[in-house]
Amino acid sequence: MKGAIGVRKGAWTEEEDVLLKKCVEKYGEGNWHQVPCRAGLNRCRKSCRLRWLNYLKPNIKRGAFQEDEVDMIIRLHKLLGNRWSLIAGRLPGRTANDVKNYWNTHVAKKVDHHKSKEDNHPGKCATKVSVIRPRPWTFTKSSAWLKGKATLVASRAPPGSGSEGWPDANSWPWESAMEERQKGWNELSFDANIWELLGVSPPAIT
DNA sequence: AACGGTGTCAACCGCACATGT
DNA sequence: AACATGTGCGGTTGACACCGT
Repeated sequence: MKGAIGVRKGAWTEEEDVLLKKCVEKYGEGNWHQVPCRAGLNRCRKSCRLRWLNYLKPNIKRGAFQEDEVDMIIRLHKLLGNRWSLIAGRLPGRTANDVKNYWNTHVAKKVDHHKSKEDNHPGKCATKVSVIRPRPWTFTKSSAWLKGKATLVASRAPPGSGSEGWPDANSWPWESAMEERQKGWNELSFDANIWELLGVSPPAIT
């Protein structure tokens, strides 16, 4: 399978996996535009990055989702909408692609089914869930917590893999984030359990 | 056994955003 | 401030596996 400019597409071979893995182990993650050259792969940088993140990265958990994971996905989706990378970040070993696929193939159907049931009985349980579409964890340079050495974009996957590399809830910049996003948050309504789920206290919204 | 329909998952594409010059 | 470049995300698609007829 070759593209117009000779870049290989389609399924990855074992040799390609080995080359990519060696390259990332040697040079580390990042600089994806250099990876194809360094690894000697005839792939575009996007393809390399995706392959690493979704398949080759250590600690990737494969196989069926556990019940608690599904529950977490549903809750977080309710809060965050289709922010798969954020959702995946709270599920150790799961990738955004995994979560997205799982949602589309399993959960979405159940939710649709449930929703259509509710639609037949509008009124008492018709709690409006506005899907959050702000870019929730993107902070400006002026953010207070960024005055330190924090990563600019907290929505990015943390170093390491999965959420095990995340700072604990107490060290998370929720406060500043909330400050910046309060306007958006104020318009939200969602299950209060989400804060418990995330392991933090809800922001004091004024 | 052969065929068609459906489900699942890996991968690609386009876009938006961050950063550097 | 404007532009160029790099990066990551979400949506979508295609290939393959599985299942029922």
